[in-house]
Amino acid sequence: MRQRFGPLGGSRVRAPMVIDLADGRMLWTDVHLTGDGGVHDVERHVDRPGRLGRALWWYFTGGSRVTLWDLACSDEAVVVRRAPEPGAPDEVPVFRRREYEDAAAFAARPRALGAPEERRPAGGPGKADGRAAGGRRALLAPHEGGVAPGKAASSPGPSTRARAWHGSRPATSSRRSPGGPPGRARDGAPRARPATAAVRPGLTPCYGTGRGPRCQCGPVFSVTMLVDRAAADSPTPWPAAYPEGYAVVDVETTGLARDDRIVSAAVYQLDARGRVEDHWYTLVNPQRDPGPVWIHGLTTEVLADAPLFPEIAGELAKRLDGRVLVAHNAAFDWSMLAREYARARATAPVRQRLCTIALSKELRLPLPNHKLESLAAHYGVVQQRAHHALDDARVLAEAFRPSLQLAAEAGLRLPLLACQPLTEWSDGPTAPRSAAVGYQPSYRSGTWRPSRKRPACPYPNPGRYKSGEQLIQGMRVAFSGDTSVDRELLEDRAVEAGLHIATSVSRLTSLLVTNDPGSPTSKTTKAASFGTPVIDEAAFMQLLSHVVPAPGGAKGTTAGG
DNA sequence: GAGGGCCCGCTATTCTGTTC
DNA sequence: GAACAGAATAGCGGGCCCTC
Repeated sequence: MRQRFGPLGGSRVRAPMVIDLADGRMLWTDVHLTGDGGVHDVERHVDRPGRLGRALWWYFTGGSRVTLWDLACSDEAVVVRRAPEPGAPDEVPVFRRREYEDAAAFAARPRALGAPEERRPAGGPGKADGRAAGGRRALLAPHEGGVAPGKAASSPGPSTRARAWHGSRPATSSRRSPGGPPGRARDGAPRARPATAAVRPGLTPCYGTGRGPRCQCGPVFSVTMLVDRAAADSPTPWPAAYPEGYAVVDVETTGLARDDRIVSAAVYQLDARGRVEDHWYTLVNPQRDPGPVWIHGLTTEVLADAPLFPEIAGELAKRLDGRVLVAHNAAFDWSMLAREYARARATAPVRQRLCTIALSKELRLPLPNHKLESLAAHYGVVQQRAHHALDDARVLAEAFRPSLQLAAEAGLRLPLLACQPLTEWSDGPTAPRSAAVGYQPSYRSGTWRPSRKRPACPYPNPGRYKSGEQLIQGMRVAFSGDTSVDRELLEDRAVEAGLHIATSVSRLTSLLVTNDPGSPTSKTTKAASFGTPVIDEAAFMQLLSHVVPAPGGAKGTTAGG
């Protein structure tokens, strides 16, 4: 593929690529970076094609179409609110791509006119291109090098640029990506394509030029395009019941137990269709040993100056508010967040969560296992630093988007689970006991935890709970989903009252306790099919205070004995 | 290691068919 | 109808997955 485009001519991008259309994978790309003879100089710019190729790989294999905007925003972007005028003391905000920031997230920042990394005088190369914007808001997306205004004067006409854009994409394709083939929408209609402001008034003109901070060579290329809003609004019918936004979350912790703490957290905010809107990352001082440093790499020294969780709870809450929490094995991340918020005497504004493992199972993805790395590999998403919260969240966000698209196309009901804030919990390991049968050591030497193995219930099963009546000793009770009282505390109280805790639901189960009876878990599904009575946690807590003694007493004993 | 959900294998129970 | 054997079904719980 070779492209030539720009508002004023002269400028150009040549991006040869080898793309496997059947698999939707970009196999190879190179960028012609020099503007002095048309000779590839890969060696000199070896880091640039590699980085660009990696960004394109993520974006392309993630189910999205590679746009010129993605090319342009690969590393740096400049935003001007109006076209620079000669002599005007304008300055332009410069956005630089951050470490671990994907192309889509980076592209979103200058669009949203967020805080730039730098402000630069607007008198450099690019003013001529700026004038071409005709006084409209424009986005400049410079790469290394710039374009001389003189060259820019010999611009090809709009129709030429339109043809160049056509040439950037296959006319027809057998590629099956979640978003459909790159050249056409799923309904067969040609996808909207960017054009210059002169051709497509009403669209936001985006053009690029400039000189990158590391540039050592002469003028190279600039990129011109428009925000392809029509393409962004995919024609795929979208289920009305789907959430309006998602927060892809990953936390690193000091361990897995109830008393373990968060040491870092990352959030990628996605819109209704899974497109990245923003992202955020922070370290957290756990006020204790950092736990498995060999996993997350965060030492006591690194975390010493990090904020405490209560100090970041508000910002994190803003990132989560009104969105469905998405995580890989979401129960883990949510339980850690819920406990941290409970310790901080606050509540996480999360009402629902979505586990990407459950979603993968719903989609029947052909994965060897359900680890994050397998899901990432399935979509061709490259992990840079496994167990770095920001990179894990990015990887998951990239992998979640095509999964969401597949689910939408299939009209799948998303496996959403209700999130219950924690109001009562036990913190800290159980007091040390002797290493008797039933107690097992944790991975940290010196602490002991009680086994969850409980003795058999001494009372026979009196049958199912009847609505409006009381619980009877021996009834088999199963729990499903979040409870505001720590699950283990709840189960302990049930056992003390003479109830039997069942780990699964069968026809003999007396009662299912869940705060989310509509959730698609196996227990609620089985309870529905068996006609098992279902009550919520609050009702159960009330019933628990008046459990009727078993009619015949304990098994193997005489009544009253 | 903890913990919730899920899967699968073992065991118990029920059903069916056969024989007396 | 009783007794038995074999097949079918149901229930339970151990172990696995996945996160740090």
